Amino acid sequence: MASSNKTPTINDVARVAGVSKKTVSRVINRSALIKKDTREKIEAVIADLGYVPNPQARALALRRNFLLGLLHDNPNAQTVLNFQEGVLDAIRTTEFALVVRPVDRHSPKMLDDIRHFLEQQRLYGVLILPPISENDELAALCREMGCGYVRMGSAMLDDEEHVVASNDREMVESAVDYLVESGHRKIGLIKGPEGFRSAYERAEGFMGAMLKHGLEVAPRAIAQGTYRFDSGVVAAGELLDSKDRPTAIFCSNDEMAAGALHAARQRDIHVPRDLSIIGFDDSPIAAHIWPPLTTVGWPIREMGKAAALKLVAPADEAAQRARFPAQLVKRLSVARPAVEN
Amino acid sequence: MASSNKTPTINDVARVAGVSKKTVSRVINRSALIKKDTREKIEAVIADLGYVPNPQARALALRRNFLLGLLHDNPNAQTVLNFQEGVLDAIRTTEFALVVRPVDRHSPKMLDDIRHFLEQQRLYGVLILPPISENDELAALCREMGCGYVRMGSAMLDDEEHVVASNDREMVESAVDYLVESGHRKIGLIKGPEGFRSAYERAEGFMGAMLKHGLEVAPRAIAQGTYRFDSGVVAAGELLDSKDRPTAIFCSNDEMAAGALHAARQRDIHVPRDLSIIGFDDSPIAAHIWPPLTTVGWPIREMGKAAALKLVAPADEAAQRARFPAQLVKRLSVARPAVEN
DNA sequence: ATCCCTTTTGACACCGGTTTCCTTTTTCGT
DNA sequence: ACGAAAAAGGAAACCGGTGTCAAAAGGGAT
Repeated sequence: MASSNKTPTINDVARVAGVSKKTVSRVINRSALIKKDTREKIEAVIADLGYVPNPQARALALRRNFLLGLLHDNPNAQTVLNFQEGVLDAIRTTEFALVVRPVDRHSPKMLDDIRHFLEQQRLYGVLILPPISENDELAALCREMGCGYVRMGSAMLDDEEHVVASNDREMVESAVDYLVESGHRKIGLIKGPEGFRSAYERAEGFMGAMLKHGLEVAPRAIAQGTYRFDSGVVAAGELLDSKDRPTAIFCSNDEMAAGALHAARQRDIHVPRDLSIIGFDDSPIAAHIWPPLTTVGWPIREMGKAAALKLVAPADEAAQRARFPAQLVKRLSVARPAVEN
Repeated sequence: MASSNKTPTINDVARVAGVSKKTVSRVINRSALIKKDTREKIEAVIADLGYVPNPQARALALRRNFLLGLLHDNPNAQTVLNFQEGVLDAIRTTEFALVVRPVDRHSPKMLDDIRHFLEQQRLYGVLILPPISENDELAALCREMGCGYVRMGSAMLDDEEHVVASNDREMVESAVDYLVESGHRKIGLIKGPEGFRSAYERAEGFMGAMLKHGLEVAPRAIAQGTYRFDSGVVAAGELLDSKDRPTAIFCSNDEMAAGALHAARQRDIHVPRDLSIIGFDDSPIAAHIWPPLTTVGWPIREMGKAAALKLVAPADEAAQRARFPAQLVKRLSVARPAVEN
């Protein structure tokens, strides 16, 4: 017959049910203006035919689509993937889908590329992961193009409806508190790269905490890193080779902390006996190196879910949250320092 | 005016250019049947108005869309992300977009979920990552639904047009060759989980290579793992605590190799002096632990690109490739064993 | 200049939904 | 039982593209 081996359309449903397509449309969209009998009859036909509305046709008629975009340029694969999982938690039972788009932060054409992408795909909204989430021009572009957006970040970069943020600064403070409680006084810092908001927040948090405890931070107790493993090796090397070396190092992410561990090992400095290390991110590597790293973890999956809900169901209670406290994850890379100081 | 602040449509272009929309459509689709003058005039108008075709409308009219799906349930985030990058390499300049869909391999409803996803989104094709790429029912589902698909795997699971595969078996052989060349005779194996094709291939490759070299594999030289870090710790523990312990261990992935390193450290067995370890995957952790792991890496990004091209540009030369040789990455976790054996 | 063939262009229906607006049916008060 | 208001359902247009097919324009050959 006409509708035998093709996927059924709304017309097929209408014909079989003996109603107009508009009535079927009402059923699909849960319109209240429909008699219970009619609704049930049509629902039966829908189930029978295995009808699923065509999202492209819906998108065209509604002048909006059901695609969320994920923009990222992330050094940390696990973060991206966890976030994706969170987004899917939010949209799995809806008709939305998630489109991913890795971007090149270093390309001068980045904004043009993204503009073209948004124009072409006409996304319902985009989710932006750090570090490019910190780019205000990008947010402005989204607004200009009428594209919804939510930025993930380590600070409140924007209005609550456009942000899911951790509280990096406070969390670094509590990490430093923990080191101080453990008896450390000479604490070094490996900073993240210039221009990264998270790096800034973490460094500020560190300085603030040290000040709070009345501890001095010598310039030679601060080293610059790039968030990459190798930079951690180098930066920790500087710290460890300086005279009056620190008994603990706070690293602005786990990769660099792993690098610091590496540098310590090269120098036969035992962690945690002779040196305590704290990382940030609670990435998988933190648990898989020896000693397992004490670090600060954020609820990325939850943040992904909330971010998606902010776009697709802003009224939902879970969509109201903009702040997501991180947590200190205590493992084995911190110990009380030798008594000599 | 009519078209002032809304995004322009094909009608706007047609009106401004003074031609019919069909003619504009021809220009967009690079039809040859069009006079050069007309084409240039229309292209100018398109550029002037900043017109971009609406992909939803195109999808509706063409009865196909421009969405590729990525199905995965992957323990290894970096693999997924690298593959995504590869896919984007292939589609970045096209109108295609990539939709991701993490799935739950352990759910009994997995196939139904995927069916619903495919029905709902009507994807042009899907890319399937291991381990679920090994599920033949899933491939059958794709065929049944007329959805293109390409499976990534560690063996030729399907026809060339539906697969991008590494040659795990051969690569494990060459890893074993390398250990034997380095003087090892007692080599242990940590297997991946039952039911994973890659685990099977790697184990087979191992046994084949040992046979080739005339080396015996005692049952107690084989331990079962799950591809997870913890299982590596346990499995390596068994191997190392057995009498007549191996001087080298081949681990079926890097996570377990990191676990094995862990187990060695707990027992004060020095790697690589007293024990050599080889992993598989060349995941980031391999380079970030100490000692850096000798491992087998596969060109995942290239595979992602080829997989995408198989769907969107099957005639492209790069889309013809189905086999992607992996490579032994020599780092520091393998050494000549102490002479005693 | 005419005719025929090829190239270029346009009119109109259609893809599968939604919206607007109008008609029919039902419900209910009196 | 009657009329009015409310509820339910339908016809036709529309969203922004593409396919079909016929018409118009161009180009030689006669």
